Amino acid sequence: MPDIITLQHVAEAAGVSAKTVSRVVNGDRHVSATTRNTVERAVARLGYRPNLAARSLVTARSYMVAIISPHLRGYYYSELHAAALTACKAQGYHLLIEEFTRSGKDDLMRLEESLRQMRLEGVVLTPPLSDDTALLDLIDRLGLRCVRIAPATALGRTDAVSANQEQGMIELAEHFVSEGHATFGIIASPSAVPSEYRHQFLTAALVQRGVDPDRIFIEQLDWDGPITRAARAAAARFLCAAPRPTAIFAASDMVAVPIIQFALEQGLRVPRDLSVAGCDDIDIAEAVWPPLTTLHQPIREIAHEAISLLLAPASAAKRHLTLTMPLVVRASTSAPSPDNVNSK
Amino acid sequence: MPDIITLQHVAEAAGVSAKTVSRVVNGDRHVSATTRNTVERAVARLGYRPNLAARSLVTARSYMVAIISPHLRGYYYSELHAAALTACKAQGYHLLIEEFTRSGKDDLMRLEESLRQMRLEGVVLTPPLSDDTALLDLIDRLGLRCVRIAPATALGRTDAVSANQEQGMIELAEHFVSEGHATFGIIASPSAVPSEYRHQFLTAALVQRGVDPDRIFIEQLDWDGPITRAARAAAARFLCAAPRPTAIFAASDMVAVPIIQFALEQGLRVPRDLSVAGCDDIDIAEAVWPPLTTLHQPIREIAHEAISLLLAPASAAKRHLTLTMPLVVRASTSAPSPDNVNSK
DNA sequence: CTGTTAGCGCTTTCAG
DNA sequence: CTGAAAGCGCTAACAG
Repeated sequence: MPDIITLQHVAEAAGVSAKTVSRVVNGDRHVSATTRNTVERAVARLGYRPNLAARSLVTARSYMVAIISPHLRGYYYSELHAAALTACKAQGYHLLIEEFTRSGKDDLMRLEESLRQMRLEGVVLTPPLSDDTALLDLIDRLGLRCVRIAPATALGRTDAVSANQEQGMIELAEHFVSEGHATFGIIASPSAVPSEYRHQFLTAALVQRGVDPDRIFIEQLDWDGPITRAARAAAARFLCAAPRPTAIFAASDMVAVPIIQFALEQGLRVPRDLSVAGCDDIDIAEAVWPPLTTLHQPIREIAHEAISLLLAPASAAKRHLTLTMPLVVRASTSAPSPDNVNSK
Repeated sequence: MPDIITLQHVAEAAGVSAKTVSRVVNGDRHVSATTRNTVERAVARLGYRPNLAARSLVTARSYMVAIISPHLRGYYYSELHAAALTACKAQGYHLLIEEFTRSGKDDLMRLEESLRQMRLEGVVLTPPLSDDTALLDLIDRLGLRCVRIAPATALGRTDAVSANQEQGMIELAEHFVSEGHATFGIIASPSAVPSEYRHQFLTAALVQRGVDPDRIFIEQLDWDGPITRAARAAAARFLCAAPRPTAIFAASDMVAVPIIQFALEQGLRVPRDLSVAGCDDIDIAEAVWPPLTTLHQPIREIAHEAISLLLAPASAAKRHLTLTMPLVVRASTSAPSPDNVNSK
């Protein structure tokens, strides 16, 4: 038995032509049941597997798509990649995971090289790459299909999938206001995944529910150092504000956790003296103390829908799918204690 | 300009044969400097990129390797995959990430199909798959090169890379003992990543340093539910023990975090009343409160070395690389408070 | 319903 | 140092 079994071998074993074997293997219906049976048995007996390279060469199809992200690590991206991988496999596709950081001029060229070599059939872009115009141009130039996750600009340019940040922020605002909070700290995280508009949505939702805009403090996260330190610094600034916020929205869980830590160190009780809500619902959110109230990102669903859109027949009209972000209330938020409400 | 640029087009543009272009592209040195120059310019001008499928077809090489893991999600695996991806890219290889869970009979067959289709050049196995005999047999049968991460059995069968669990546990034991702890709780996590021997190493190291074996309590983690609940249950059992442990080793950070949470809820001070150490050094370890003392898993280095071993020329003698696990002392461990040391 | 012919883009002989 | 011919394993087009 030869080391590598080709269509030819199967054809000989089954006493038919190579093309017929090809038909059977590819599920072409124009084959008689008996022939199909013979061939299938030969395939099974010989352990034949089609050579993807050969098939790809002649069909000019690769059965590969890529997902391009600025990072490979971190909860958000690794969940996204894992889910995309699963979705691709289910459809018989392979997924290439590409890292793309905009540091030098030739990054784009290297990416182009990689994309063209693989003869990809489509790409998924993750935020904030979804809004990288040069990248979108490249993809257009290569004639690649594209689905963007959480794009903020040029919404009609490609198919897209987003979580509904605005709805999430409204839910959170309702939660805070109904608990009786009146003074807020919001961390705005410009380059955060996946949206820079969260704090605007939240502010708007809060004001719309009667919160005094002067009692909403916004702090920018300093991305130049470790995120833990940046979060603590922002928390420190909130705690100096007058009146002091009784509720903080932290832009992400990775920011919420060190904020809570900092508050606890300062002798504050969480949530009694300070409620803190995060965003993402990462795996650790329910393991920390107190468990985090947070907005759940439907990451797996997002990835799944993105791949479905990518592999489904294109439609002339661009599709944009929006998924809700459920609020998961745990123990890091509650009504403020009376002393705080009255304070100052 | 044709949509797809082939060697032929470049050859015509440069006025040479296709083979010469091939030589230049592949860095063959038997080409005159002038010819090489002409060709390179034509390549650049036309934006030529070799077609991997064609190349793969004729060379029977795919420039692809796979990493096979039981999960796609979770810190340990996603870090491993990300690092492996980076290492592969640096060497001009592509990485296929495969999920393999042993649930049904035909899982192995499906994996075989996937591996054979892709004409892989090698695979990396992650724990506990590194000890799956049937999987190893399949890989042998397919004639695939293989590097295992943290194997526990059949050590001479393939190349391998491990973190030095024993050295790590010794460091931790020294830390605990030198802080003055005398009573310990150890969580044994049989199916945990990446080693079931940790608790044995730690117990041995502790005893060797004079700890009374009767004062080492070992609890099994119940994997049937959410890990948070299992961890809390184990912690509860420790807190009932007499004498009560003043130091707990938690098998992983994901277990350590809810244990600390539970202890805090019970009114214990951490680390004064109870020191807790984890293992892995996941990203959240320094963001929680108190920051976690933990053994750092050199995941990136492990992945990097595994890929290097896989792509380096095979050697007749199997190689096994062992990387140290540095102890990262943070604030979740300290000397026990006097009341606890004396208690019972 | 089935087989033949041709060729995808590249690299490997083996000659010049 | 360079080129011509052959073919990797598969499928598209056309016959039959």
